[in-house]
Amino acid sequence: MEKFKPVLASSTWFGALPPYLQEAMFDRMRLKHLKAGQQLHAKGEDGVGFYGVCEGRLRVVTVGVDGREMLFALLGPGTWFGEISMFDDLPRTHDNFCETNSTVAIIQKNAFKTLLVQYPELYPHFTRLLCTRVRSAFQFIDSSAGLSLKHQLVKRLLMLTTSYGQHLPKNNPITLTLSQESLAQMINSSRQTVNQLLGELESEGLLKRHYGKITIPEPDTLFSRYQFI
Amino acid sequence: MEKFKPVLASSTWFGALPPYLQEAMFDRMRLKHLKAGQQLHAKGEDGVGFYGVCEGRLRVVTVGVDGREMLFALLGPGTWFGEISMFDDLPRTHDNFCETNSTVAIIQKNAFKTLLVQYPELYPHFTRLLCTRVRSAFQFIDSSAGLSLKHQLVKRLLMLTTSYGQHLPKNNPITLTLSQESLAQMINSSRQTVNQLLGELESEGLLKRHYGKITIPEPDTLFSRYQFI
DNA sequence: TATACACTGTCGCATATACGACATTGTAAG
DNA sequence: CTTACAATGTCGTATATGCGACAGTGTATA
Repeated sequence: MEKFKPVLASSTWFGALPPYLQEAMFDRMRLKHLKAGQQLHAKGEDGVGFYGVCEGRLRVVTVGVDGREMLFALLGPGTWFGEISMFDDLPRTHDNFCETNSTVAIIQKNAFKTLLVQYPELYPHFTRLLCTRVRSAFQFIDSSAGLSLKHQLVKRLLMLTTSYGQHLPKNNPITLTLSQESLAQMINSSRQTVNQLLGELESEGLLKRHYGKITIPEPDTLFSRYQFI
Repeated sequence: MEKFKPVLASSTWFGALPPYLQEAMFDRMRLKHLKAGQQLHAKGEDGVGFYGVCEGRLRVVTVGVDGREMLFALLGPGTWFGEISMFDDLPRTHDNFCETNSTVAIIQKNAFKTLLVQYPELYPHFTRLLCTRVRSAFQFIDSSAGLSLKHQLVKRLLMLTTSYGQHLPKNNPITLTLSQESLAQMINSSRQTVNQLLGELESEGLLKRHYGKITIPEPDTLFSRYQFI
């Protein structure tokens, strides 16, 4: 457990908690190890806890009525999630799978509730977390609505650069590890079209395609080129 | 003010507050009258308050990078909104215009913050409200992703029937007052296509088109026909 | 090294949908 | 009643995108 504390605290949200609250939460965590492909929870299930990613990567997925999977988010180390069902006692909103072998820290629902009773000063921190959820959902909506696929793609790439390289110096080259297939699922498009669009962006000199990876030499350039118009 | 209390309390969220907290909030509200077309707030502005709709109708709108307006939500009497910026002190997420002459109740930001200090037991209620925001945003994403336009359209119609006729007996006929143009903006489509799709639904006997209105005789039938597949 | 497999690059066709154009119909105001 | 205007109904055309197909390429494993 001890070795994951720095990772868990690297989250902007968790890092803003005063140390004694961080410790209070650490005290109530258990570790859970998961194999690649294993499901952490399913849409519609009762939520059993609040999670933090220690290592590995999780896929948050929605299955549409037509059976197609849509990739909603990729959760890397330092990401906290699962608080919605803790507060409203309603079922989970998404399916959640491990992309790789992973370790998560979990605070069980009971422990979570007693923690809030014991430390009501946690509330403002959780409203803060919920606000970031709402805002990122809104951003997601903005970027998937009324934009050309190419713009959606660029927006998604930029979202990925910021959520991964959390503490990166500005405008440094960044390499994203994900397949074109995954990217396509994120913007509800097809692999072929994504490949096509990445090709255009590559010939504009804005990125490079590799096997299972994409390199963006200057994120800011990509940003300024496509944020407007 | 007194005459709007029942409307404001008809909200599922507000109605769940214990009476003394409802009164505490009423005590801190001012009324604001707005003309049709007037803007209540703009995306990017600092949030000055938390609002409840007393009468009229407001349009929550996003302007995409291409300049197209997307209609995000229609807020009718009894709807509360604007709490996000109260909790995270970040700018408003959307533009907000009056569709008709309207009256809103407003709790100014300062009053809102002191209210929370005075009554910290409000926090669980606001986390509940924030959770509904997140969930409806997720639902919005689900319904605009990977579905055919026809399915998106039906989903949106069903969302409108539930958010308007809040306390309606189940499966009663309902008439929605909005133009095909507005509907089109909600699903990022064109008026012509929406007209076409509504025509198909009409010939399936699931609804009737009128001038500026749509009548759904049996919402449940529409639901069961299009929720799956 | 050999083999299997996942990912990528690219073609062509089918289809959904945006959009301009124009006629028609409902509604409000003088 | 008349006029203006907003909303609807319906064409045809252009375009974006999904998707099957298949070859090429990188990576892991025996």
